[in-house]
Amino acid sequence: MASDNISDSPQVVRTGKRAQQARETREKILKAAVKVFAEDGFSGGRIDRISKEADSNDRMIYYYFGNKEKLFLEVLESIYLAFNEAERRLDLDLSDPVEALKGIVRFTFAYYLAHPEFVAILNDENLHRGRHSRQSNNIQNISGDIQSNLKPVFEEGQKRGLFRPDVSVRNLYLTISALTYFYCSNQHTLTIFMNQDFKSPEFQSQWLNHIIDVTLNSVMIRGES
Amino acid sequence: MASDNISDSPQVVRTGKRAQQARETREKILKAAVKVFAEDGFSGGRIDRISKEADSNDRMIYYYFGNKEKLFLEVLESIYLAFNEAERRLDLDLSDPVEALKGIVRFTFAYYLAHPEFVAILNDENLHRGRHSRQSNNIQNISGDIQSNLKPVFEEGQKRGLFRPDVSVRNLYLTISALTYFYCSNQHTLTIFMNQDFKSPEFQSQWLNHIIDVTLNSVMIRGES
Amino acid sequence: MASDNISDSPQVVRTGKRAQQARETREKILKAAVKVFAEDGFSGGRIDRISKEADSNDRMIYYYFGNKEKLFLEVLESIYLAFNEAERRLDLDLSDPVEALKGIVRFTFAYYLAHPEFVAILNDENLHRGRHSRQSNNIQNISGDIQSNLKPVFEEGQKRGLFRPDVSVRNLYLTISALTYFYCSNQHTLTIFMNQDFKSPEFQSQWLNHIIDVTLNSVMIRGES
Amino acid sequence: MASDNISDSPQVVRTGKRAQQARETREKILKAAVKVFAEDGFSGGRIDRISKEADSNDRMIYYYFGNKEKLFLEVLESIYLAFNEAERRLDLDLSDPVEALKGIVRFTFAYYLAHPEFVAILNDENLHRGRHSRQSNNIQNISGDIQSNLKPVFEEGQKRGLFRPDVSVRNLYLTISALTYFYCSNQHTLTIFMNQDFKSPEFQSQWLNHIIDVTLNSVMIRGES
DNA sequence: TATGAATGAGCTTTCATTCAT
DNA sequence: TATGAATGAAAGCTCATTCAT
Repeated sequence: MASDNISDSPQVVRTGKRAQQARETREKILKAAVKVFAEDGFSGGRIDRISKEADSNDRMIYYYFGNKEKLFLEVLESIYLAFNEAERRLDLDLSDPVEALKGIVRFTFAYYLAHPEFVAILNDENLHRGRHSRQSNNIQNISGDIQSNLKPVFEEGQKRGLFRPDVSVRNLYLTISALTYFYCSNQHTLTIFMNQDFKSPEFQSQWLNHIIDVTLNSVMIRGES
Repeated sequence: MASDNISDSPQVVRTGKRAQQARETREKILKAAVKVFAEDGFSGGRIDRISKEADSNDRMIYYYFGNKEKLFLEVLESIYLAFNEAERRLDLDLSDPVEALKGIVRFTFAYYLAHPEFVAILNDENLHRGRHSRQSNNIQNISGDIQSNLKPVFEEGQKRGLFRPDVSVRNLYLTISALTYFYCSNQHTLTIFMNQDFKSPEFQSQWLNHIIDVTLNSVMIRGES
Repeated sequence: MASDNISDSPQVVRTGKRAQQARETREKILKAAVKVFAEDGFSGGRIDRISKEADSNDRMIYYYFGNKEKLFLEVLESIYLAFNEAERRLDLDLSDPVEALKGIVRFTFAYYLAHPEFVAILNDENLHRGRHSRQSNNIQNISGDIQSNLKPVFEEGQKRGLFRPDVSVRNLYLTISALTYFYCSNQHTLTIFMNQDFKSPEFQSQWLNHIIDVTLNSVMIRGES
Repeated sequence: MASDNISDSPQVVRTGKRAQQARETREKILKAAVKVFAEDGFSGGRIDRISKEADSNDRMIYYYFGNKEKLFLEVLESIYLAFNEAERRLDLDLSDPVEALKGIVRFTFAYYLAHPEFVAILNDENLHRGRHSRQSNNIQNISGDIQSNLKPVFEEGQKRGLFRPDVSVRNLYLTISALTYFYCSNQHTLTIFMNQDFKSPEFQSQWLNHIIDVTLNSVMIRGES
């Protein structure tokens, strides 16, 4: 009992409160950084805009993250992690590989549409030739199993004689990624050059139908579908 | 004669020479700007790095281009133009639509591979939500006929009953773009996350085969190919 | 007995322990501050380097010393005090004034060599025109009797007709100080400019011999030595 | 004639004017830097105080000197150079070595008194363990012949049997330096601790007499003076 | 007593840009 | 046409210091 009191002692509680607040501050900064870096890239993203957006001050960014580069690294980690978690939440029915595959395409496209910051930051990271990702061991671990959703589905489909045995999971993965990602990443220039509103739900949905069709046609055994 | 000489006077000659030199200086700066903006983006690209790279000096950039923004605009124009010109040089045999379509895929992929600066700058422009492209009338004109190669080929194939009538040129265009562009634009993060060297000729060529397959499967009428 | 125990109660004991710990923390900080200020000067010395060097944290410095300025003041006091104490430990034989004088030269030189932090901090204090020393009454008291060792020795030598009556203790004191201090305080630039290693024991010992010679020659009555 | 005009052409003249102004700006900054670094040291010296003192702006310091460190290096070089030049202007009469030696002591003391910035900056450089001087080849060249004034005088005196053959020029040089430099470099703490105004002309002059006496006694052959 | 969290002012440095010739 | 010199604004970052528990 007494020991209970001690474990609930003001000191511990106090520490808890402060630590909680601190975690929140850190989180607010990280969130603001995601937003700002997504909008302006690493070079264009301003420390003081981030701190203002986070209702904090410049100094805290250095307190929690060291410098701009390290902050960007954590931003990268956090968006990869969020993507992974979303993927993990995808519940696929392996008993219907075709439908499951469609589900993956739908999910991927929806995720990119809903997370322009993911696309923007990934683009910026590629502009810098993956410089930050290469630095971080965390990042390489985070995305270790990039094909973990697709692989069982595709292999199950192959086993059942639905999907072509001569297509690799890797190429299928890249195909789906390309068809979904490109639409989002290049929407602004495409909107201008094709005079077509890539943000309109109608256009998005017809594109989704198209890429599901493309994807299936690329793996289905002829005469099966 | 003497008066002829005068009309060919040093001044005029000099002007001619100078104009030539001027054009060269301008060209050198533009080329350097393409390089620097491709490497560091608009925000990260430094005026003085460009002028050094061009063996010129900062002041000349302002003399010829006004400011950084306008310089970037010209850079955009120049890379779009170069792409268009390359496309125009493509000589397609309409009498064999399937082969012609393959040729377009090959060309597009090869162009992106050979012109990382095109991909990088387009990415950066998308990061900035097409801000610069939207400003320039030139740019919109340049890329007015973005599907000019593909359209006749595809329509010829449809006419001949080779290609599906329910696929739009637009979607086909986007499909090819996505499959070729994504490989290049995201190669750095993909290289890290998939532990696969996207620069290796072998991997590139197997990907090319794959996307030709995907493209054809997406348009060919079943049982025809 | 029991009450005795109470007066020796945990609280008191704890206080005693804590007070002891507190004194130790304070001492560790002071020691670290001496080191850091000696290496980087007042302006260059960083609070957080001091706290890290002391295995403590910034806040403690403010708790114990108020601010950077006051900490520096205590540092000054502590090094003056240490010098004074070392001087006081010098046991001179007044019956042999010449030997005693030599002893003072030896001691002074040895002290500066062994205490580069003393020299460095004194230099820094002079850079700031004695700003801190002037503020502190303590400091002026500490070094009230700066010539307390030298005076009796020199006066004894004068009384015995060994030392010139026309030389002042003050000038003799400054002479010894100059000859010993300068060697240490300027050793780094001298090492560079004279291409001579001022840290080498041989060079130090020949210099000691030289300055003993110079000192004696400056006070001995001609024909006496 | 025509060619004369060309060499006097506006272009050259114009360039000349601007270049002249530029040199002046640079010089003003350097002078201001000497002052500020002398007063506050390297760490304490503020870039913006220097630029204000120079009636210029921060940016120009970076334009002309690169960064604070390099500016300090040039400051060091400039004060060493000034000292060397002053030394070179000293016209010594070798036919009277004793008087010449006195002249050197007088000059050295007078120089340090007149140039507190030299003493202060040298002190600061020693605080940083000669870090900057070691970096610069220029500096090592500048002060290559640090004993060039003293050497001929002393050797002439030795040749004539006036000066002791067992004293090295090097030690004599250090002796004079120590006796003159210390007075200046440590005047602020000494003024406080000895309760003696080291700035007063009387005290300075009695010290000069004393150190001339000390110096001569350290080299004169007994019975000669 | 001790310590993480927070802060504002100010530091060095860089940037795009303009001036003057 | 070309170029060194100059500039103000703002960038990233560090500093000594204080708050809150």
